Amino acid sequence: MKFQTPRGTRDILYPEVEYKNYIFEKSRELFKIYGFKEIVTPTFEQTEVFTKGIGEASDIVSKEMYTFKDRKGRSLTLKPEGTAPVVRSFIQNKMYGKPLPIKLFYCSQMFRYERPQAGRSREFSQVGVEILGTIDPLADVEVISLVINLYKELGITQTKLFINSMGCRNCRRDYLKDLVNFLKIRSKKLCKDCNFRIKKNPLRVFDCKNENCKQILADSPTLKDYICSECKEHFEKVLKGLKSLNISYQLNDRLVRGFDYYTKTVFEVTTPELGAQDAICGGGRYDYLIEDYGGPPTFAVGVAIGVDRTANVMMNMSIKPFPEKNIEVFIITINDELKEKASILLDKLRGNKISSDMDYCNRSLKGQFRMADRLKVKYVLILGEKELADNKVSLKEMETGQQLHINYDNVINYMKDKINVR
RNA sequence: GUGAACGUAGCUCAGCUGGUUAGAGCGCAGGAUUGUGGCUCCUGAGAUCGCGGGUUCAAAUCCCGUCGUUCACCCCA
Repeated sequence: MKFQTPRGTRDILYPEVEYKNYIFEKSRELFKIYGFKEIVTPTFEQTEVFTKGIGEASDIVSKEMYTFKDRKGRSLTLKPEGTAPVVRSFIQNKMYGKPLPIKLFYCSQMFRYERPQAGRSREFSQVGVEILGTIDPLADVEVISLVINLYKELGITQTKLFINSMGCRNCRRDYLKDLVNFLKIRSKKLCKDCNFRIKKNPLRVFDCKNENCKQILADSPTLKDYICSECKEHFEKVLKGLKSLNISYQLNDRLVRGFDYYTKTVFEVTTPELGAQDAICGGGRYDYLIEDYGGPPTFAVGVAIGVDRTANVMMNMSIKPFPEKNIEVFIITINDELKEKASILLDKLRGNKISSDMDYCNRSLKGQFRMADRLKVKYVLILGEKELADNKVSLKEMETGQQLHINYDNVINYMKDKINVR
């Protein structure tokens, strides 16, 4: 019987895991500088936490969730995104009673039952931030500048920021009415998918890749023209704020994000380093979500950053995360009887924070040296009968090939000096 | 959920239109150097040819199914 990871999941091995850790570390660091506090929400939630906010009609809820029943028959779902759980927690823990805004960040695995593809798997990591309790456009600006700065910090500079305003419920109501009328008149010319979208979620027609549909949609009413004065003013302030921080952006009034909870500002950052799945983060404002979840009316804005995709960008760009750390000392024994002695010495070295290792595969002397070479160690300690008879060990410096005897009792201090000097 | 390509040693691949014991390079282990790595040379280990079924005298090769991978669509990080 051979086991393997379930479809769309994988083992993250060294050195890729180092990229992930690096991104987590840098994100945490930066988020804290911006005044965010970490929150860890459960891996699974009551299914309604997601269905209500993301939208029953959305792709994620309708076909991409890992939903299961527990032994008491409760419907639970592995989290497909981070915002809904944070909102649930905000309300459950009555954070609205604290001085606002509340600034939270998370680093977590997400799960979506999707067809795997480059840059998309069924389990993936996201880091994200949420600012709850303010409608200030500068909060939107902060979130966006935060991700831009994070990418800069990680060495990713070739990014493109797309931004749009989805308006509030008032302006969207009028717009949707006119858009649906526009689409219905042309429904015969539109593709099957688009006709389905008209009923399901008309805004989704703008995602259509069909050239014919694209052409028809070029003349469609745009949300931009329906935006109420309040939303318009808000959006302009966001753009102004971005400009003042020298963040370049591209307006894209076709940008519609996949969660129904978004209002006003929505944005997405893409990179030319990836394939078809080129968005490395996405976010926006969700001013009704908290209220809809039974909390007090609270405005909020947030972003989610794809860690795996970001790691891929770094790898494609040959950006190194942490400097490579090799073992410092490798212990070699002339014969197997000395292995136990080596193990004692090894324990002492490690006790003194000197990273070290030895062979456990009964390799020949030559094999042990090859091993040491492969591990790129600087020093090899050789335990041999000749040396030990005089209470000594041999120390070989691998780069130069130079070898000398040192007192067994002195080994630790000698090695400590050697390594600290470097 | 839709479409396409692919699945042969640890890795990268060869194996033409079915025909004996399935190969190479790299890697791994040992040796040449009876106590010394990186170069070279020699030797060796390692493959139920993804899995199941079918066609055939004969299947890694053809057919069907299945699982998986990859890429794209949908959608999204």
